[in-house]
Amino acid sequence: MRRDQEVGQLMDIDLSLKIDADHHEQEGNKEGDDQYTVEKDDHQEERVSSEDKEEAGIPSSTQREDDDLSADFTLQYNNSKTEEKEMHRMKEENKVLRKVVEQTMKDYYNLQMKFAVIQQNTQKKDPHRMFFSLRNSEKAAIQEEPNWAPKILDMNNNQLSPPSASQDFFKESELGLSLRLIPRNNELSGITSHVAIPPHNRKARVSVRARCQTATMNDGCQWRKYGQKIAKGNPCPRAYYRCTVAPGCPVRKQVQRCLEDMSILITTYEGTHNHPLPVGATAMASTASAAASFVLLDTSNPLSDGNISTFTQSSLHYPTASHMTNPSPHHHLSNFRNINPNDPSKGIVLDLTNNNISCDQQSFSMASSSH
DNA sequence: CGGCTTTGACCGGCGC
DNA sequence: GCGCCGGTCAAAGCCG
Repeated sequence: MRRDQEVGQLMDIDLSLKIDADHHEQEGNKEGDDQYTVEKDDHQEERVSSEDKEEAGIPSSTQREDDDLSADFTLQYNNSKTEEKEMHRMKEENKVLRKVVEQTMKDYYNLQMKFAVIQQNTQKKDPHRMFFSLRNSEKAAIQEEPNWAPKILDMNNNQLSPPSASQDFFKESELGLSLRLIPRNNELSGITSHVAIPPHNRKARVSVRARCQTATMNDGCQWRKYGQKIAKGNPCPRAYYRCTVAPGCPVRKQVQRCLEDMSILITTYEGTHNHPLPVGATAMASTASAAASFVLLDTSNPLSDGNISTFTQSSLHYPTASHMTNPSPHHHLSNFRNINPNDPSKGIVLDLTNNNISCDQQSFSMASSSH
């Protein structure tokens, strides 16, 4: 029992050290190993002392006492063996836990890095766009980190190479939910999301691309079709829907097949619901809101309203709701105004297949919408 | 009969 | 000013 407590303490120490700093890990291991060795030495010492007794010719009281003593020593020896095994098992468990924590830390740092890269790249390309950005404190931390510059360059070359996490970053996360870069040509296997966060008095807009055989995605809301047009540049007709869940709800959506891939359905949502979302839509919305919750609006941007709730409620509700009931796991979100939704070469890919969220390096881009 | 889809007409923004 | 284009309206038809 006491030994179990000691082991528990060791594991706690190891984990906390791992979180605080990597270079403490070896010390923690060393400490654990030392403890392990000491205990083994104690057992050996015990055995040696009993053998010494026999070699020293200490007279045994009776044969039965010898048998009892022998059995006692055997029991103690077996107990120590069991404890050694238990110790070993816990050490292995500790290693696994350390790996999980390490992976989490790597993912966190990579996310920070990626969004810093995204912000820098997109601001250079189009100064009129707003982009997701890290909080000011996080940006400051990134700017203070000298290794950020080369990371950004590597990102531009599609070669993410932070000091220690780059390769693991591309692997599937053991935690199930991870962000990883995927090649552009795989983009259609995921969700591309461009979320428009309009300034005041403008409607939020977001579009979703999804592999879908049906005419429209089932996104948990009720829609009424009020028009259809053939837009220039795409022979596929564009359908216009209005939300009918509640009277007077201003939300509308446009549905159109992607020109490059007819199996992809592009759904663009606009406006904010004036009613609670249906159960299915709400549950799914929370999933994607969580996926995007690590980004915040840059309040220093004059085009931003600085209100995170605008982002989560008016923008992500709709694409996420669609994930709930759509049989296809592949969705794309793209900004409708500033980015051609038919262009699959742009945008973040959130791949919800296999419980992973993946994104390509093109970023969540938030553009001011003219509506 | 109510709700929904279809479809041609209409309107406003934008570029030339 | 004119034409193009995207978006919306509304009448007609369909369907359960």
